[in-house]
Amino acid sequence: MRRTQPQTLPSPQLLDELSAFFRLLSEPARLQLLCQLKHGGAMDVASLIEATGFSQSHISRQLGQLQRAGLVSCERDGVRLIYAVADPLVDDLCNLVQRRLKQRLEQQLRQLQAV
Amino acid sequence: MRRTQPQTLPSPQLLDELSAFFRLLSEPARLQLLCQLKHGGAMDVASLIEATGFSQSHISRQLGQLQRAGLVSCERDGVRLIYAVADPLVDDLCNLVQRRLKQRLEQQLRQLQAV
DNA sequence: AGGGCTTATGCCGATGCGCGCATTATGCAG
DNA sequence: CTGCATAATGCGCGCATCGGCATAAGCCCT
Repeated sequence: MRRTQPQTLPSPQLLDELSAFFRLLSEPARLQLLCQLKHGGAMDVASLIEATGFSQSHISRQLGQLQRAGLVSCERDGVRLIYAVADPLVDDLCNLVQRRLKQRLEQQLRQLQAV
Repeated sequence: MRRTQPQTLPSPQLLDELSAFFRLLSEPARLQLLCQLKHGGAMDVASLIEATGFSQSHISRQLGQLQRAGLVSCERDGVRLIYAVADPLVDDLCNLVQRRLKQRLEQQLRQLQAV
């Protein structure tokens, strides 16, 4: 019947790693890049520049962060780098959060109508 | 056979809301507060101060942010405010990410041993 | 090797935010 | 009404990071 069983507190180190991961997703630019990659499959940097309007250096940096975290992978095609989403987890997380945002708005709407 | 079906890109507004949500979890202090609340059930601010070592003002601010996002709820007990986790989503997200971090480390370990 | 690509990196200003101190606001007891 | 406790807020410092510009580094072609 216990809805939230007692559990040990996460170690400070785990806390840092979790928050570092969420921080990666806390930047609209990075999230946008991930969504573009999911939408377009595998894309090179030029396409990402055109799709997002960001500068080349900015995109390079953000992709670097995402790659170090293993969220995107890249392979060479001659001089170009082709990036792609490497982990479906981000999409799952976004869907969960989006569903939650929607539910929350619907609830607020009902409360307004209940007046 | 399509592993990632084509989908419409999220609007800039949704992108901002998603990233804002993840930003809430991108701070170790907030994550720690959420974990403490999950661990202790419902706690007042004094207990949180003792458990985390943060200043009263800091905790008040962080709880305010979490409450505005609907992640924690609070009720009065006389002059004290008792906070509690209001949404199991955060715990789910953390578990997903934690599992992923673990898998990633195991994979890196295997790659080292394969040498 | 040299020139023309594409990507990564040093630098820097602007911005945001964590976080404590001091103060104010809010509820309770006398 | 006056203290007394607790929680919220104004203020300020410090630090991290975003994001563009300029430059360096890496790859391909002749």
